[in-house]
Amino acid sequence: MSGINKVILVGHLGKDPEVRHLDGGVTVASFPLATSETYNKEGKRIEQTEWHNIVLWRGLAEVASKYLQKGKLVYIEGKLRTRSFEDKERVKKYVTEVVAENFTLLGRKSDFENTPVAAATPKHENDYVEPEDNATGDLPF
Amino acid sequence: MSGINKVILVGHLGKDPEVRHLDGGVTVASFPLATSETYNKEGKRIEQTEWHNIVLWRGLAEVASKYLQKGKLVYIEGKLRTRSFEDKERVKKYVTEVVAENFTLLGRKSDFENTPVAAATPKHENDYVEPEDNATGDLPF
Amino acid sequence: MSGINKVILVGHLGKDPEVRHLDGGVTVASFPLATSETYNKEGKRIEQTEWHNIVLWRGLAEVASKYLQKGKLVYIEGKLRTRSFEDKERVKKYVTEVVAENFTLLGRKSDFENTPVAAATPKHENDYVEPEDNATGDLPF
Amino acid sequence: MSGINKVILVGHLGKDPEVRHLDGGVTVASFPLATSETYNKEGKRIEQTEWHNIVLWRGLAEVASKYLQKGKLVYIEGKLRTRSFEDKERVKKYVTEVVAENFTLLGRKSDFENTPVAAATPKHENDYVEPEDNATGDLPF
DNA sequence: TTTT
DNA sequence: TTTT
Repeated sequence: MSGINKVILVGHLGKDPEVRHLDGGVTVASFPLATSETYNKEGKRIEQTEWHNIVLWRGLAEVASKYLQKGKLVYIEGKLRTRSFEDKERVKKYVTEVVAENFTLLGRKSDFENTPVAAATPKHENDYVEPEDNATGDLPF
Repeated sequence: MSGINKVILVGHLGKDPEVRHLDGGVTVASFPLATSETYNKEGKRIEQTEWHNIVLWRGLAEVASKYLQKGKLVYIEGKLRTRSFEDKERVKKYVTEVVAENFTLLGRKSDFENTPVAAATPKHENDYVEPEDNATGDLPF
Repeated sequence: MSGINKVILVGHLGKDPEVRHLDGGVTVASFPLATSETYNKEGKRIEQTEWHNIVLWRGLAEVASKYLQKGKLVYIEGKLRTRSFEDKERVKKYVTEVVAENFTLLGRKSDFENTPVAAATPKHENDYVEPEDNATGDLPF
Repeated sequence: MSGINKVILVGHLGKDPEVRHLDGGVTVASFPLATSETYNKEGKRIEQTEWHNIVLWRGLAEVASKYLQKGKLVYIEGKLRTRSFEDKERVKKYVTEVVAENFTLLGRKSDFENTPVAAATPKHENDYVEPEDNATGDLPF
C-alpha cells in the first residue's frame, strides 16, 4: 500500500549548489542546508544546527542552480531517500538525502535583486477560469 | 515574495465525490472529509470531528472520482483557498476549501481490491537511471 | 479513529496581533496572515494572495503578542477549525481559522533587533544527555 | 535564526518497537518504518520502499511501546537528526534518524480493539471554554 | 490587510 | 558549511 514520505525544511544553504550533468543529459544539483533550532537550557540560549543533504533533479536542478546561493534562506519540500555507495576504500556506506520536489526562496526584497523570482514548480490548477496548466515548467516568470 | 500555503489531512470521506464538468471541459470533484481527534477530558474520552471541503481539479478530479468513495481513509495534501459566492437570497458568503494537489488512499489491502492503486500525482524524478518523467500523468498504474 | 489535520503556512502578518483576555484568564491572540503565490500566465507575472485567520491560545498567544508585528514573515503550524457564530443581524455564519500550535519568525537579523528570538513552543526531547524537558515553556530564551 | 526541520511519514512498522531505559530513567524506543511508493514505469507497476529509522523519547516512547507493533500503519511527525557513532571496528559512521514528536495509529477500527486509541501528544488548546491544558500528558484516553 |  |  502507498505511504507518505515528506520532508519540510526552512534553512540556509551552506554552499552554492553543485551541478552535475549525467549521461543522457539529466541535471542534478546538490547542496548542504542548515536548519537551526534555538532553545533555552538552564538560562542559556543554545543553538543546535542540523545539516541536510539536498538533491534536486532535472528542471528543479536548473532553477536551483540559477537562483540559490550560499547563505540564502529557502523553504524546501521533498522526500527522504537513503542510498548506499562505496567509498574510496570500497567500504559500503549509507547516506540519507532529501530529494527536493519543490522549493521557494524566502527573505527580503533586497535578497532578490539579482534573482528576480524564486518559486519553483508552481501549482495552481485551481482557478475556475484557467483553461490549461501553466506550460512554462519550472520557471515561474 | 512567495509564501507557503500547505494543508495535510488524513481522514474519511463523508460522501462520495461529486463530479462536475465545467464549460471548456474542465473537471472538478468535491467531497467533505472528516478528521477526528480523540482526547481525554476529566477522564472521559472525547472525540472531536472537523469537517473540510475538499476540491480537486482536472486529472486529480478524474482519479478521485474513480477511486475515492464515502468512508474511505485518505491522505490529502493541498492548499487553503477562501472564496466568496452569493447564496439563494443573494447574500455574499465565504467558504474556505482545501484545494487538493495530491492524495493517497490509505487502509487495508482488501480496501484496494477493486481499486488497484491509489497514489495520485506521483513524483519520482529522483532515480539516477530514469531518463524521463513519468508521462502517464495522474494515473499511477 | 484518529486523523490528521495540519496546516503549514509561511507568510506576512497583515496586522499586529489582536489580544484578548477571556474570563478565567485565558489569552487569545489573532491576526490575518497573507500567503502569496507568484506564477506566470501568458508571459505575465501574476501574484495571488490568500488571507488566513490565525488564532493562538494561552502561552502561544502571549509570545505572539510580544514578538509578532504587522509585516513580519512567519512560519506557522496549526490546524483547521471551522466555527459558527451569529453576526449583528443574528444570521448564522461560518468562519474557518487556523489554530496555531507553533510558530517561528523568519527573516533577517535586523528584523530581530527588538525581538531577540522567535521560536515558540520549542521541542527538543531528543538529546541523549538531556535529563528533563525544557521547563521554561514558550519563551525560548 | 531559527529554521524548520519537519518530517511527515505514513507507513508500516517493520518490527516491534525496541525499548531501552537509559541511565537517569529516560526511555527511548526505536523501530524501522517502511514508506512505499507505487508508480508506473513503461506500463509496469513498480513499488519502491524506503526505510526510516524512527526514534522516540520519554513519554512518547512509553506510549509507542504499548500501542505500536510490527505491521501497524502509523502517521509520524518528527524531525531529522544525523548523528555519528563508532561501529565495532571503531570506524566512525553516520546515521540519519527521524526523531518522532507525535504519532497517530491509522487503520481499521478492528485494529484498535486491544489498543483503544492512538493519538499521542494531543494538542487542543483551542476551545473557548477549556480552562486549562489536558494534564494527562501523552496518554490520550 | 502583508510582502516582493 | 548557513544563519541569528
